[in-house]
Amino acid sequence: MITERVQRVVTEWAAEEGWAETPVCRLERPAEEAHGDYATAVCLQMAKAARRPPLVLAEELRRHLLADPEVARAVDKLEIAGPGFLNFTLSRDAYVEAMAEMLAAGEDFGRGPERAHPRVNLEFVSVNPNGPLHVGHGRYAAYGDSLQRLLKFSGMNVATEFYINDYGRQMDRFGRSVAARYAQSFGVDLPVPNDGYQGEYVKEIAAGLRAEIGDRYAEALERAASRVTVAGAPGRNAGGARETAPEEVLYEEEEEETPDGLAEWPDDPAIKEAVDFFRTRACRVMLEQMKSELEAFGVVFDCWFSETGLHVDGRLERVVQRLLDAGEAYREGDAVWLRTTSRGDDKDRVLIRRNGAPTYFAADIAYHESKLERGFEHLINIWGADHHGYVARMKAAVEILSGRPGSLEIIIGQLVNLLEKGALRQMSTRRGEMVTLAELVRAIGVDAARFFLVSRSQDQTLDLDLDLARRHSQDNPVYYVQYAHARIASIIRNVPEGMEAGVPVGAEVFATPYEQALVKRLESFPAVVQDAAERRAPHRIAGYAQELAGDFHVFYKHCRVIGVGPEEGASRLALCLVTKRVVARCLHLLGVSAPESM
RNA sequence: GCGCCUGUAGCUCAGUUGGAUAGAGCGUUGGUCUACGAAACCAAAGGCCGGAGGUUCGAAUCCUCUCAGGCGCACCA
Repeated sequence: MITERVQRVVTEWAAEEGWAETPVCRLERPAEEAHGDYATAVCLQMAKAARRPPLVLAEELRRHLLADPEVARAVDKLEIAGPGFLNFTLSRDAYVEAMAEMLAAGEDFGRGPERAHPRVNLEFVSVNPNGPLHVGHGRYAAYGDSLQRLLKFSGMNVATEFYINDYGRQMDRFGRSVAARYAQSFGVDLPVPNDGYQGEYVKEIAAGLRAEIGDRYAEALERAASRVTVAGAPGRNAGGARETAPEEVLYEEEEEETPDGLAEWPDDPAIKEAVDFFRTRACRVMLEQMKSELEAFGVVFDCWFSETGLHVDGRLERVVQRLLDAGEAYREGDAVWLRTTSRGDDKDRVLIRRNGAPTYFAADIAYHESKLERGFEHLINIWGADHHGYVARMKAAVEILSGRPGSLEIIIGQLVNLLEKGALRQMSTRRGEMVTLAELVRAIGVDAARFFLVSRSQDQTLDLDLDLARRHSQDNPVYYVQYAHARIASIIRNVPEGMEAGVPVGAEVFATPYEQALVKRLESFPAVVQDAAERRAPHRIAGYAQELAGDFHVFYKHCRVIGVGPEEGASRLALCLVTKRVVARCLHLLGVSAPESM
């Protein structure tokens, strides 16, 4: 196509002139119609290095371009404008050729060349399985999944992964919360811990487990209840299963005295067993729920990786030993530290605490070691903005493990704020304050939800007002795009026998600006894909899809496909076919359906 | 205090490896269905791109300062 051809001419010219650097010649769509179909500022950009005025360069480049037979054929006018722009006006041949190419490319139009290496691992969502997914998680699910689809379509070799944070204090709190609700269902006065999980779903899980095991742990927990020290803390209601006011829960307190949060429950083997049971089983329940919710949301992971496994199978110990042996880690003050400062971190980080317990960081290192051992050469993690303080140490750690800088890429996504009657509120699983992903999907559907969540740059914090979203769901731009697809499908259904798509050369082919605009938009699709993939920016696909749909709707308004001359009809049908494919592709990349009718 | 992200139309947001007169959707006002789907199209109104300096042919985009909001700066996860 013309863009590549122009670049080749510029490259040859640069070689001829003996310039050290080959200028990159980008053809842009000028805002102003009078500036032609494409424009480039390359002469302005290289004027300084070439030490010649831009207008002189433009004159020369123009001559070189017109001397190239392919460019000459594709261009009707090639004008020098302003301080040194080159403006291209395409010939009819250029449209015909571009269209023929796109039509021939079929379903694969826009797909990048397949690359087996590097093997890429993309990790996202990765939450504690101790509560339902809320829309914040949904945002990362939508973003991560679309990114995965986009990277694959651009040619990369990608596998996706969900790291299950099923180990540690949060999970113990969760287990005790479920145990407490279970006990309460027997009338036992065992309160949900101060720092436990208050959401309604905890009761439901407890009820589910009770249905399965009956009163197996009721007695042990009753014993626990009788020995729990109450100390006037909030959240302890006599009379069992009553809701605790979330805002009274003070989870900042007592962090010092009871660092593992478990001390307020007596140390009794039977109680411990009960808590273990509830933790493990509740975790499994949540995990299954997440899996099916994500699947319903169109998000499927290649691998679910359990943190607990790292502790159980000894990998964690091994990697710490390995780091010690390599001299990357050291002991100091009864703790084991990783020398992350050697790779740009602010300070060294603890792997094994003074009390012998490994940090979350150590487990994460073991996890990333596993990724590397499984043959992934490039690791991408998507994290929420609340974890960005963790980036430097993790990058340092992976660099130490792999011996290669840059092998871990971390994408920070901004958070989702919950908006209620104009008031802002941070979501919290522990307090049970959230809009769940399932609620959002129920309110506006998967297509609108995914489009909404992925249309914004991941760098942008997102305010979500569920009422507003529900009220405006009919205005969701996703329908604008889908409508274009359905409209084309309808045209195709009406195509009479014997009429076929094709790109004949003739005076009436691509004669209107509406057709030309559509061809140009379609032609840019491969570049949009590559650009969006490189920038990890699936929202650009959403933007492109809306522009493309817009071009199509305008075209539709002005140009009939059926019932016109044979050449006009064939070329317009071709335009419809390719547009339909590209719209469908965009929607698919966003995890949104492309309906034949709606 | 230090670091990261963000400030663009009334609202929600695109556009940021420097390009010509800054865009879209929603909302507002007014128009368009006797041929393929009006979930559409057309037109109007709406902006000191947070502010101030700087870099240069040219800045929403790059640099410095500044104001405002969000998020971080653990032997928590």
